[in-house]
Amino acid sequence: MLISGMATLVDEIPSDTKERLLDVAERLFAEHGFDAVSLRAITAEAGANLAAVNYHFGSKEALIGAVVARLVEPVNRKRLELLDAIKNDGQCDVREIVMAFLDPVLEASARGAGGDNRFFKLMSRCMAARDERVSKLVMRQFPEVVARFVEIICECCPGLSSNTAHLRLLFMAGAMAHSLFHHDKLAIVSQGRCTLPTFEVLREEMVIFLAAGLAAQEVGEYQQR
Amino acid sequence: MLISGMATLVDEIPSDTKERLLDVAERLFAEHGFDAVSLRAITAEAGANLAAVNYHFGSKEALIGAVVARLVEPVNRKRLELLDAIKNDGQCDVREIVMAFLDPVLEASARGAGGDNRFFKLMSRCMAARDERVSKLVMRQFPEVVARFVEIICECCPGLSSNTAHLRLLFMAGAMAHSLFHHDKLAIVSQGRCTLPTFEVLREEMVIFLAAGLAAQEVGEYQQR
DNA sequence: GATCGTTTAAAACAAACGTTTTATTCGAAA
DNA sequence: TTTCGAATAAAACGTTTGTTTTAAACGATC
Repeated sequence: MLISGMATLVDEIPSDTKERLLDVAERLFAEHGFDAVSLRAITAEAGANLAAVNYHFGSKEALIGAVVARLVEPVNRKRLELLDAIKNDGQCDVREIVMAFLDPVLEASARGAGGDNRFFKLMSRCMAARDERVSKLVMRQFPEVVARFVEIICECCPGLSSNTAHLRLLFMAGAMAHSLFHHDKLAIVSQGRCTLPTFEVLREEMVIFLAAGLAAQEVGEYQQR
Repeated sequence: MLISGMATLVDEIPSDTKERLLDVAERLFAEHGFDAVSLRAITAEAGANLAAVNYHFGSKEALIGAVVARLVEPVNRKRLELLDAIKNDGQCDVREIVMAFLDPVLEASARGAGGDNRFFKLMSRCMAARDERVSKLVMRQFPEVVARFVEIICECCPGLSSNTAHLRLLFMAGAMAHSLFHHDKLAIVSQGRCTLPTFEVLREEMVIFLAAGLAAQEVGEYQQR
């Protein structure tokens, strides 16, 4: 039997079943949510036995953690790389900040099975998960990204306080997550009056909107702190 | 026994138990999600019997629908009222559009048990619900609001296409929902480097950010359609 | 070729869920 | 007082869930 303490060892031994479980779980979790997807559904679709999840990961929650980590880590790494590239340029364009935050997500989603935006879907589901340990787990992967983006936002937008930069980063993340998650529902709420955007259009419109928001001028009390 | 066809009749007969169930369910659903809250938890906290939910509402899903309708309807009505007030003014300030969308939510949340932002929490949970009927149910309450806001956004921002106005409304809703849902998590991801904003600060910062985004200038292909 | 650790397979477990059924209580109308 | 329908109470039902247990198959090492 395998205990959790051996997780680091197991990671070094690739298992086809393990990867298939991760792939299927990632897709099903993003699309239907953690609670809606049973281990039976995952193992059946992955062609594995029901007990395989508990054998390879220890528990359903641990599987969730593995799925999230595998998806978030490369995205956040790429974000920081893009941020470094901006710094080396010397110039400072707000649009580039927005793209540095957004593009790695779009790239990761496109790499998966066809633009289903698993990243933000999984992020949203994590943040709203019934088990707080899941949300804690994902939030532990963001401090560095947050700090770096706040830093560059403050550099790029003179006069902006750190507090306000944090909030605007929150607004930006929310706008992205929500619109990439629910943009297909525009057809219903607009009653067909809105042309459904392609991902390129959605990206371009987002950059324009968010860059303007990030760079907005203000004079408020909160700003002074 | 009570069948669903008698629902309209029952609505006219106020029942303390029924209202208590709605109150408790609204709070618990918003805080923990639909799946995480059992009927046993709701009825226990409401001081009612387990069977009371199925007796008064027919099913758990019907209870969810009742909770959502009771919360969304007055908010959307207030939004349209504020929009009418703007129109009568004759002037057109983007900030007022943002506030017309946001303030009724804050007001409703404040009216409840202390600024827990049930509205956007419940909205988010509905849009991501495992049962599609729940998301369909809530989206059926938004076409009028969407149409009216798109209309006034187009009036207020000359040169903006209907398509882009729809998208910017989506961005705005996402930024609001996300930040009102998760603003308390800023303490963790910022590692204490961010002063947690009060609701008034959050509101003011949101208005500045979103007004700038809504009014942003652009020249894109999507714009021409 | 036997052996041992790793992996898969199949079955069973206990717990929690939404729902239904059956009894009981209560209050107003006849 | 009697009666009848609405409301509450209590118990049970059938499913589904994550997890555990037990058994079998596989694969490299000695």
